[in-house]
Amino acid sequence: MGKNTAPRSPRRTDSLSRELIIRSATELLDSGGESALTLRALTVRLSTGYGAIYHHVADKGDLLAAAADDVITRVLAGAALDDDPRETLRRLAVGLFDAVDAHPWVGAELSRQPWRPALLDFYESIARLLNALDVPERARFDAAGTLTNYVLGVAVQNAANARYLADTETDRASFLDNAAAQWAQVDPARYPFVHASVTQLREHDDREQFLAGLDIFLAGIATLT
Amino acid sequence: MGKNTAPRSPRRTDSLSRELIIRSATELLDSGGESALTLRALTVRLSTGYGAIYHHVADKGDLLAAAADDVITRVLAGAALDDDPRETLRRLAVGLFDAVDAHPWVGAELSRQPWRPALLDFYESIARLLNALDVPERARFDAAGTLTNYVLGVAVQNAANARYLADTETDRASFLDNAAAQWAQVDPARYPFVHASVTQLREHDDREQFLAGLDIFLAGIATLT
DNA sequence: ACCTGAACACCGTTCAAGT
DNA sequence: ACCTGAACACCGTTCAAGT
Repeated sequence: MGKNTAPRSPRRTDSLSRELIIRSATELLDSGGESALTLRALTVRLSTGYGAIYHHVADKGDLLAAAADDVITRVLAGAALDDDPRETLRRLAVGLFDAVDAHPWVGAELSRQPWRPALLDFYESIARLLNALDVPERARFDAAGTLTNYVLGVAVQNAANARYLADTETDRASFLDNAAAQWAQVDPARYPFVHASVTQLREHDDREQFLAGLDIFLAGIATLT
Repeated sequence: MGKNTAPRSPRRTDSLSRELIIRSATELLDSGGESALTLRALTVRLSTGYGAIYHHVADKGDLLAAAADDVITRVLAGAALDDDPRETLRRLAVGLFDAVDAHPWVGAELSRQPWRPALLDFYESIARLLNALDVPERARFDAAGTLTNYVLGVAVQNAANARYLADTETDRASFLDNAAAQWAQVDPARYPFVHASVTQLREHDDREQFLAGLDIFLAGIATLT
């Protein structure tokens, strides 16, 4: 009964919980991508059995969704505010973009289930900022929906690129060189515009193009008054 | 040696080919969704062995990509033209949207590999139409990229919804009712805009909102001149 | 060259049995 | 109530062997 008579084993002594499982899953996903999250790997990491995990979590889909919710909630809670609603909106959008870029598996999960409760805050913020930008009420639903769709859609696609790059272990520069080389090879007579875009393709920055697109949408929304 | 002495067996007599395999895969995907495409199911349908398939196709990813390319190529080839570039652009965009809606697995594949050669024609058309709309050359790359991202992004997300609805066997109406009920339950003080959007959420049409977003984008583009 | 299909190395999930 | 881990029903992929 005396405390510390035996040396503490390095093994985790606190009991299993849903939170702990989700945190471990997130760590596996962040370090090794989607394929790193297997139930087997989880049991090893948590030194437990399959049933213990299934006791706290419905199935693998539940686990992935909960992990993605966590990431999204965290990034939205930390989004910086600004006096200028336009600037706040840009920061919010780029915050989500960066988070999905840093955790590409979140992008895959978002494309599996585009509407998660964690995104309610995002939609609410967008709508509020559009209101501050004097978007008339009649147009707000479509404008907020479109903006949300744009941000999520591009973030998800960008994450797909990030996953692809991580999988093939090629860096972004050579990937773009490769793509540009392919674009350069197409028939200039049939694809004049593709051909003309080769240089920009090689030099462009996805994040900046994302922001450029956001500005186009905001300019379009400004005409809705 | 006489012809037709024995009755033709119902079994396929022509030899296996990559095209035939891809066509069969597409049929499996269209009728049963992504989970219906297994190598096992393919061998049964083609009454052949695993090795025969792997002789014509690198792996399952290759197969999925080729099947998706086929669908995209087909829809782009059949896209209707119009004298008005704005109208042509809308038809092109909605054509891709509808195709991905009809074949949701194409959406999943697009979100796995956002840039496929089959989309070169799409990008080229977009860029040409933006040129016809007097978008200055300097802005064209970002504008065409953003538009492509928007169309693909929303189509992919919409396909995710379609897959979700198909999986859970709930219809769209009750799905939206359910979502609207959830939105209605959120704290109106904390989420005033979400709360105010409940009715529109229940009544909105994804395809029309997609087009509304497209028009917002086009209005934004017009300010770039 | 093209095909066969048993075998392999994985998955996610279940469940009788333990504490 | 919570956990264990062998067992099950699947996957995609390989490969020695056939024609």
